[in-house]
Amino acid sequence: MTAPRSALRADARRNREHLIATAAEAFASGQAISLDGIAKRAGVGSGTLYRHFPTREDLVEEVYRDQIRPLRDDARALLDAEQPAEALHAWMHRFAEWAGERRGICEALVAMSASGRFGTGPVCDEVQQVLSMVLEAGAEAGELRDDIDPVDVGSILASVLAVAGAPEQRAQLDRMLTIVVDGLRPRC
Amino acid sequence: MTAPRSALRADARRNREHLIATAAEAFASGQAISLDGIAKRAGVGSGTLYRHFPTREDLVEEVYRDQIRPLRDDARALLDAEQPAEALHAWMHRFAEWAGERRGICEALVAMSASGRFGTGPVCDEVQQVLSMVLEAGAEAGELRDDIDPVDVGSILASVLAVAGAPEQRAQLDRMLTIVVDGLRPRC
DNA sequence: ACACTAAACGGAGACGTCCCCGATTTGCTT
DNA sequence: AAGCAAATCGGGGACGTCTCCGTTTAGTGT
Repeated sequence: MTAPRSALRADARRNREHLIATAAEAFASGQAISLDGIAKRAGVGSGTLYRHFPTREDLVEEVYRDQIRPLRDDARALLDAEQPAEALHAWMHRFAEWAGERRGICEALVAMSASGRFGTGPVCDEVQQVLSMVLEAGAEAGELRDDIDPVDVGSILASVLAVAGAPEQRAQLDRMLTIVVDGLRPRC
Repeated sequence: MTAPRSALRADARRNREHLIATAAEAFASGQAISLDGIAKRAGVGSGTLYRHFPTREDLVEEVYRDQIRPLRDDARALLDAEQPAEALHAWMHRFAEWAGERRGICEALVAMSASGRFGTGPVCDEVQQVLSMVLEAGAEAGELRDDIDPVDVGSILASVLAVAGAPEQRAQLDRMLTIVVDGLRPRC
């Protein structure tokens, strides 16, 4: 009955998932690791890796696809507990912390922004949706402008993190995020 | 009498300057060019290049050391002609244009910010000084906050340019810079 | 069960970046 | 003019990215 089979052959799917798992482990270890190294660890050729994930960002996004889910719940909780602008600020900090523990994610977001692909890919997309939600709440409350593109905010967030994402730059990052959030408020 | 020797041997100085000139030419051509390629073009070994400029940023900063001077005059002119906040916004656009024509400068500024060296090196330093001047004028006029660290603003500027510095992203960059400048105004 | 085809694999290799080292050259100093 | 320390030369090598193409394999029809 020609089942509704997946577009991927079984071995391809297996390799793909094994690559993601291996990459997740490698990234989590904190060590810098080459893509070829990940392929080797996963026991596949580098050609296989690049066929599944043409760019480094594609792989990174897949690795963190599941891990980012909780951040959306965080956003909802923050919106319930605080004023929207403050919730946005707090969520950005959460995201900074989340990203700080995950090698490569900021660089990937920056690369996607720079090539106009922000919002493509699981992580980007989630971030964009969260920002949309919070910005909208802020606009309704009159605390944030209503003419802001979430993509712009996401791009700024990613770029600022790329520059000051290290734990020892927390204070600087805090000041920079304050500037950004204040810039989203309506002019008086 | 152990003469007041220059720190550099004459041939070393010559090579250094020749490398800068060659790099300036190569960068100006718009082509992507490898550091090894620059060394080859300059007719020196790559070892010589790396001895003079341990990192790519060191070379980039030297190449643009003279070219950035006019931007300071621009800042003064803008301050004379407009309100400080508007002058800041306009100057950032000038800088974006300036940087857009010069390969590698944004990446270098980002790298220096990320490693806490913003303000080191000729270009960084000039940017920081200009920002100081404009921020101070804005604070006096009451148009900008008086508690802003120029390094933070420079870092944001560099990071935003790294993400949206391409000519075809002008519109997005414009929106992002507006957010940043607005974030520097006092809360009402 | 078997053969066939398209999909997927794998790893060698081209290319670029950057570092390093030992032999050689340069140009001060006397 | 000779000695000597500083600096150069230039290529080899380690590492990373990414592509190409001959070979293998899964899944289909018979």
